[in-house]
Amino acid sequence: MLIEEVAKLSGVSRSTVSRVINNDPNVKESTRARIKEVIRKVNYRPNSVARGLASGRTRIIGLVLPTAQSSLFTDPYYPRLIQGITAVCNARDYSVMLWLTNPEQEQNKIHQLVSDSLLDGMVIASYLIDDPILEALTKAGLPFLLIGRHPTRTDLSYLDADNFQGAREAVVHLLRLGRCRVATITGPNNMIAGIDRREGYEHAFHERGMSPDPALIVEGDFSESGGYTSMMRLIPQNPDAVFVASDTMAVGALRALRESGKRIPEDVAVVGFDDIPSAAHMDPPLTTVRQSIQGMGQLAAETLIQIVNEGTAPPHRLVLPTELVIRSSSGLCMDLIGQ
Amino acid sequence: MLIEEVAKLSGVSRSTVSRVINNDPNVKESTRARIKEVIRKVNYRPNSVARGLASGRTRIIGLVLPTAQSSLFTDPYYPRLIQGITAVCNARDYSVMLWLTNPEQEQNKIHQLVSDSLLDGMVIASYLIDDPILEALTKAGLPFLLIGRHPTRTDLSYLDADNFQGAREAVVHLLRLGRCRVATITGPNNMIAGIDRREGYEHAFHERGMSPDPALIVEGDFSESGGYTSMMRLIPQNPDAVFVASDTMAVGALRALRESGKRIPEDVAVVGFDDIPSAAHMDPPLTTVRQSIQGMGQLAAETLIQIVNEGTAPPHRLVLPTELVIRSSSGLCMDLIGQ
DNA sequence: CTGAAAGCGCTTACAG
DNA sequence: CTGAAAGCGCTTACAG
Repeated sequence: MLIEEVAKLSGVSRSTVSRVINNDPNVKESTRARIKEVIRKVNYRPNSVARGLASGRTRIIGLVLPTAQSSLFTDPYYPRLIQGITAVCNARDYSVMLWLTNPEQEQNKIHQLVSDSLLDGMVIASYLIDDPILEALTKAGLPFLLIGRHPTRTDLSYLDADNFQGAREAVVHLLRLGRCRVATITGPNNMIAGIDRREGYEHAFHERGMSPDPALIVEGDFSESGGYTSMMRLIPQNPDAVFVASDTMAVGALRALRESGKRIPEDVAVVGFDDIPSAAHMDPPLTTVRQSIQGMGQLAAETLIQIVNEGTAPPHRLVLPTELVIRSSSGLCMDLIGQ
Repeated sequence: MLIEEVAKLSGVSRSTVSRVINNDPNVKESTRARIKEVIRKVNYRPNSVARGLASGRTRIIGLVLPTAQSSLFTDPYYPRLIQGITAVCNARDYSVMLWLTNPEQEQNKIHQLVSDSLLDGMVIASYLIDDPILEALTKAGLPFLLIGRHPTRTDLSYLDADNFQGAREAVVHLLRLGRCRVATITGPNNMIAGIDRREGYEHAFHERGMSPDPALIVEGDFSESGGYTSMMRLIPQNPDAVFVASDTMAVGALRALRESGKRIPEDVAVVGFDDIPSAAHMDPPLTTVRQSIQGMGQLAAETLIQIVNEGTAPPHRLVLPTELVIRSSSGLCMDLIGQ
């Protein structure tokens, strides 16, 4: 079924049908109603490819995730993010194109992607700070939104959780409980979430006029097995607490602690980050910093769609708050729970 | 940069440039080389929307996943499937459009999707047996491939793991070990993987002239918490083994058993399905039926692309083998390990 | 408020 | 082997 046939059935030109489809206000109400009725009756759907070519807008947004991230397969982070983004996009009649990039092909594939005008905009999640894709996107002039602030480029739009404050609160919590060898398993040092959470950790010490022991800081990779390995490296340093920069890594860290015969929280208190669904069911239930990943995904889609449509000048910057959720892995602490 | 300009720079018509882009053999080699050089030099990328409109093929395939599935967020199944599919698609210059459907919008959204000619084909994963999307797709004439065989519709193409044999072997293993109250936590009864694995379970009994106690069969939903709940319902029936239809549910089942003071495998032997990465790290390491989900994703993409391009007549049917991986959750059994 | 016409950037018979 | 021309199915100034 073509727009031409709908026009014929409605007794108008295809221009007018097009106007109705695109909600152009310049159509007489009775005409609009008649055309809408015909469209409904014949179940007409405009060809989105033709619309894309004619209008220059495809109503498709790209979502780029890094395959390199080993956590891609173990962390519920990604499914939730995707869920948030697609929910909003579907509601607004946008489609989501998924790109898992791996470093080798990135150069080539991404350039192509960006310049073949298939996309109206992109969301870039879990990018590395020096990722070449940022350069390519900037050059291409395609609207895009980062999930995770960029540390140096002030011209880019982003959406982020307040990783610094979230981490800081987690570590303040541990220090207040009287832990004095608080270790951390960080995220990757080339991801902003890794850096910001580490700095929040350090800041919590500085506030009390202390400095963390460098031997208590170990880099992780946001994966479960990475959490295990890092915890194993940390145990000889005798930490009495550990702030793990993601719940998925905390799963591995708990496993390492159990295997080493450590009691949690008596010997080592543990705090994670994310509040993934299983956090409440871990053994023991995990104290963690909650962020709404699905909410981030939704807001990312809304913001990008707004940028695409209204062309509001970048940069856009949004930082979402986090919340410390206290469970038993950090030790009982009634007065804090009561807060 | 337009094809017209490339043509001018190459001293040919845009028809010839188009032929080179599309690998049409009817171009003189020297001409082809010259044009390719120009394309490279000016970094020309054809507009994929225009190509889509002109050729009738968009090189986009859709991947539909059910949001309804509560396991969507807890099961590494989906990321791996996506990874397999996108890897092949990227390599072949196809893009992947992701659709998380939820039942309400499905009717509307999917019809639109299917009929707006944005897609060359679709992969439908984790569908429900009576899913209305199947009807819509069939009517629309869009090529599609199911992940998971359909029990009654013999006209549809699918790719599946050998769920029946995998489950059968798992249960035979438990029965051979001398377990006599072997329970099962099944998948949803409206998903073919749930049904086939349950039938494999039952068949293992029938082979030995036995029948399973109906009280030992509990339906699960492929989620971690579903595994927990189902195991809690099973424990009063005093099973001495349980075949859990997915590793993710097995995580919940193990938790339930631990909380109930059951020793694994002494009191209750456990076998899962999937062999997700964490299976080897569970406490105790999980005996499970391995399937290559990523491999399924790859083969799905390859098969669909082949169908789209070569128009080979459906139905296409592919069943991939599974492999029993014996670890300690089912009890030590040297002679079987040696097999 | 509406229509005729041009145009979006390609592909592909058709003719030579 | 190559080019001129028609066409893919829409949108959108432009004119009225």
